[in-house]
Amino acid sequence: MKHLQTFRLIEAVARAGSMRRAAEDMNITASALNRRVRRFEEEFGSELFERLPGGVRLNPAGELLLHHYRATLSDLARVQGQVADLTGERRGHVSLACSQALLPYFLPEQIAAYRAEHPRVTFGVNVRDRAEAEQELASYASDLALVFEPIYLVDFEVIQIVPQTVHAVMAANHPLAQKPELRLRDCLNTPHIAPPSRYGVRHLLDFAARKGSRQFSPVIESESFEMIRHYVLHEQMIGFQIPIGLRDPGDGSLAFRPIAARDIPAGNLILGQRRGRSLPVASARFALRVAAALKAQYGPEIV
Amino acid sequence: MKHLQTFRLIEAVARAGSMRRAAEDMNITASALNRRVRRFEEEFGSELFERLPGGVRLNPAGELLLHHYRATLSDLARVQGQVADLTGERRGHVSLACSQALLPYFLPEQIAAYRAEHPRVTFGVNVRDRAEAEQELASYASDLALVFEPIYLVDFEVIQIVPQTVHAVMAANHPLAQKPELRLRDCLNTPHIAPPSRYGVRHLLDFAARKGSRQFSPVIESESFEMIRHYVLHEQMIGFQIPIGLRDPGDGSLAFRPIAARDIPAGNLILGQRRGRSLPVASARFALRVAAALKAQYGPEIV
DNA sequence: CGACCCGTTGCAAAAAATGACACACCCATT
DNA sequence: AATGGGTGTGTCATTTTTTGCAACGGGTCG
Repeated sequence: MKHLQTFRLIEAVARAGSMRRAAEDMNITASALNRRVRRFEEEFGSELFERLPGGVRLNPAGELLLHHYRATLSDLARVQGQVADLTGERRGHVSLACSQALLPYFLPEQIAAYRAEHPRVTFGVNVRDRAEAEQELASYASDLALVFEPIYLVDFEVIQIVPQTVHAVMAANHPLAQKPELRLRDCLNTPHIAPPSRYGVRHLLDFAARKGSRQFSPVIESESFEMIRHYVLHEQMIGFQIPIGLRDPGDGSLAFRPIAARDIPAGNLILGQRRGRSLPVASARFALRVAAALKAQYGPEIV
Repeated sequence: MKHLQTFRLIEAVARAGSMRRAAEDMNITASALNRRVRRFEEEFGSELFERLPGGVRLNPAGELLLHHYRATLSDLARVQGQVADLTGERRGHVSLACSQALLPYFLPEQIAAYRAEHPRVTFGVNVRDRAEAEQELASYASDLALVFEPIYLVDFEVIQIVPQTVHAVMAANHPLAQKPELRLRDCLNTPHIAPPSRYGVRHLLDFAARKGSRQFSPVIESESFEMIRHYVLHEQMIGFQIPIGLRDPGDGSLAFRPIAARDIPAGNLILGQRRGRSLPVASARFALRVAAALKAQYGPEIV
């Protein structure tokens, strides 16, 4: 949308921290960029940047304006979605931030099913930890977030919430695979591999261990759940994951067992959006679908 | 704001129903206007108007876009207000739609008091009946509405609500002025003057009369509460008004008496805004002040 | 001090928007 | 059937706006 060009430039300047660099990014000269910014500031009635030796930085007024721009952009996208809807085109774009556990099975299935119905809808999937995901929503960088055990929950509007019991993941021949359910002490007494503490699963493990005056000390710490899942096949070790990220590979190599709820309470997997925002049509419908799928597969009550 | 010029033009076309007329209104030629509209439609990806012989009319896409424009405009005004706030200027504009009863005493006092603190804030006061007031909010024509007995209440967010008992207004020498409280039948059996049925007071009177199998039939019907208040001094007749619009003139000429609550239940005077909208700073603060004043003067609980 | 990067400004060239006019169309009078 | 007034929309010269280039002044760092 051409009429927002000035805003795009302002955002670029804010991001680059320098007019000349931003000018290069946007493929115009620094003088043209500078004049546009100055002219807008004059019209707007207030400067948007602090001019420092060495560059510029947004001032509070600039922050507010940029926020307005993002909100406008998001609303415009919603309108365009609605218009596409009534011309029957059904195009659109869905962007979401999610935890890693959703990547192997759940999201691919959901997205594929949705795209089978609406082939012209495109997707952007960003993997984020729990804190980042909420940041994404706040800045309108993502329409939806699907995260395990989010932290802040301000400006975060819950669409669907399902419980997820932490499971231990191990090779099928691991001794603990004999038991139908593991106790926390089983896990702590055997070598384990886990993600860093900014992830929800680890957070629950740490918390539970502290409660039992024990300490959770993984031999290997990795951000990648895929790495964890594969590593337990190479060394007698247990990893951790939530059910939505687990499925039997079919070759009998992997086993996973729930950890007793009295040791580690079930965590929450939450689908949410920015509070008070009205989503583009495509995102809203996708959210409905995902919410229904979550409820059907993992909902607290059996239907 | 220059970047919204195209939207302004589109709105003008929608209002005028014709490109040529809109062009004249906006002081440009029809060809220039037409090209801007067409270019925007192309960029937007959809036509905004139905082209009819004899003019144009907004299509659904156009309606949606115009709504986006108004929302954007309102959000921008809010941002400018906040910016003015942090530069300490404290400027702004408050627009409100209200019932007539607020005009003689309540609003002038409130506005004057607010302006004493913030002289650079300007006001727009639009007198509207209950249906129109909500329409004003929906179209962003007013920030606030202060109406007696609003009707629809969809997209209407209540900020403060206070009860108002219908009062009879009459000359001090009217026989009924002897009684401390009037019954509905007293009113129906004496000549009366009242506003048309789209006003809240009349609505309550009609409703109460029907419930008692009587009919409310005013000798004079007038939209102007001021007219009603003055007329009862010239002929032995009773008028109706709510307390917030009544104050003893001091010369002992006028009397007002409540009508028994068992005959006519108290109606609601409601201060509200458009649902989900974040108001400009000045409007939000004024709303707070008005809400507090309403509660203090007419709140259900005595403090 | 000189090299470098910063935002900003004057001026001419390029690009975009505009106004005036013409055209095709529809509809109600004539 | 012709006509006149209304509509939206193209064309093209003209005006306005925006841009790129080069230069300037000021700050930091080696």
